[in-house]
Amino acid sequence: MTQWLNEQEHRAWRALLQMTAQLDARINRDLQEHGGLSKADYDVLVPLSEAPGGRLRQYEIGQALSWEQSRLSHHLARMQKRGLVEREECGTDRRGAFLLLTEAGRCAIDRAAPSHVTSVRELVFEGLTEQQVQTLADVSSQVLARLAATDGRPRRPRRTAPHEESA
Amino acid sequence: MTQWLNEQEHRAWRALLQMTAQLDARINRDLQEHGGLSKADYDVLVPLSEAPGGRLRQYEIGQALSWEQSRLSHHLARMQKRGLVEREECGTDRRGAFLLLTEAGRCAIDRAAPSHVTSVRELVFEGLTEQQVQTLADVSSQVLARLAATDGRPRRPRRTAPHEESA
DNA sequence: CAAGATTGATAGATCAATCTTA
DNA sequence: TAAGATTGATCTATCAATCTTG
Repeated sequence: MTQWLNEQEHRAWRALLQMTAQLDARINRDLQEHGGLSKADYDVLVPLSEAPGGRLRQYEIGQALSWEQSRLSHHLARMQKRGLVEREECGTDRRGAFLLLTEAGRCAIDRAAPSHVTSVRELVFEGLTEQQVQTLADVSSQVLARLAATDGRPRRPRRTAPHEESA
Repeated sequence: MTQWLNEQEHRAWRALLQMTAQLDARINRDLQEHGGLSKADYDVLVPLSEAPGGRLRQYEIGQALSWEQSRLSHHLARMQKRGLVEREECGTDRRGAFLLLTEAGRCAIDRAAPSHVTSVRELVFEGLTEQQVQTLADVSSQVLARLAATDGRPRRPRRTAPHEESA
């Protein structure tokens, strides 16, 4: 028999889900309006702009963002077409590829960052106590640890077609 | 000039983003494997299964989930094709439509809910103190309030094509 | 074989435009 | 006109399969 969430946990869970969904939507909209970037674009550009020479191996970005390879590959192809990044062959490991920040990409992230950070500060952190911020960090780290601990858990093989099962 | 996040805020923000992204992915995977539902399907089925007669106006679900009409409409069309819900005309307001839970839909949510709730409890709430849970709820509510307060904010008209701007 | 990465198909999300009725 | 809802186009995410090289 299932142990359900208690009243307090249920409220907290609903509020957290609502908050993250609406916050994500707002952040995406703000970034789009202020610089023509999606949150995903921004997430790619940040580590790239912080890397020496604006150059990173693709898999490093993938790991940093917890993205699948395929998602990363498709997304970078779109960003490349828009001129935000470039790809370059890797000399030491010829399977791999470097990702390069272009001038336009540097421009875009520099222009988007200030209003993004301001928005996050005003929406999220401005009203919080240090205690609350610390709890946010602690709880998130705890949950991340549990996710990691149960990651390679027994995955039953999928017996149905992708994106549509009925039983 | 921009006021950036301090060290603690930055850590908390990164952790929160990572946590919600990975948690969402895990929840989606679990629901898919245990019952062939996506989180979006689940979110639609929950209020519907709690409504008297398994019948709700579409816009009520849309408001509860903060979904756009178009997203809801597309998603319900897919769920209807899979036999999880049905649509019915509304007598008193002939613009509108009722959404009905089918037997298969009831079945799916009843089967998915226990393992979903167990998963959420184990991943999120089991290690948290009452204090921490309360802080989660408080912070989420606060942020939601600020999102609502700045919702109708000045939106500059979009001067570029959808999904691709470069300046 | 495993790791880094790409591709094609399909499901899902977003925007703009439209339709009908209050 | 505005509210409830639908549609088509386009962008994004996910899965499975593939390719190349360590």
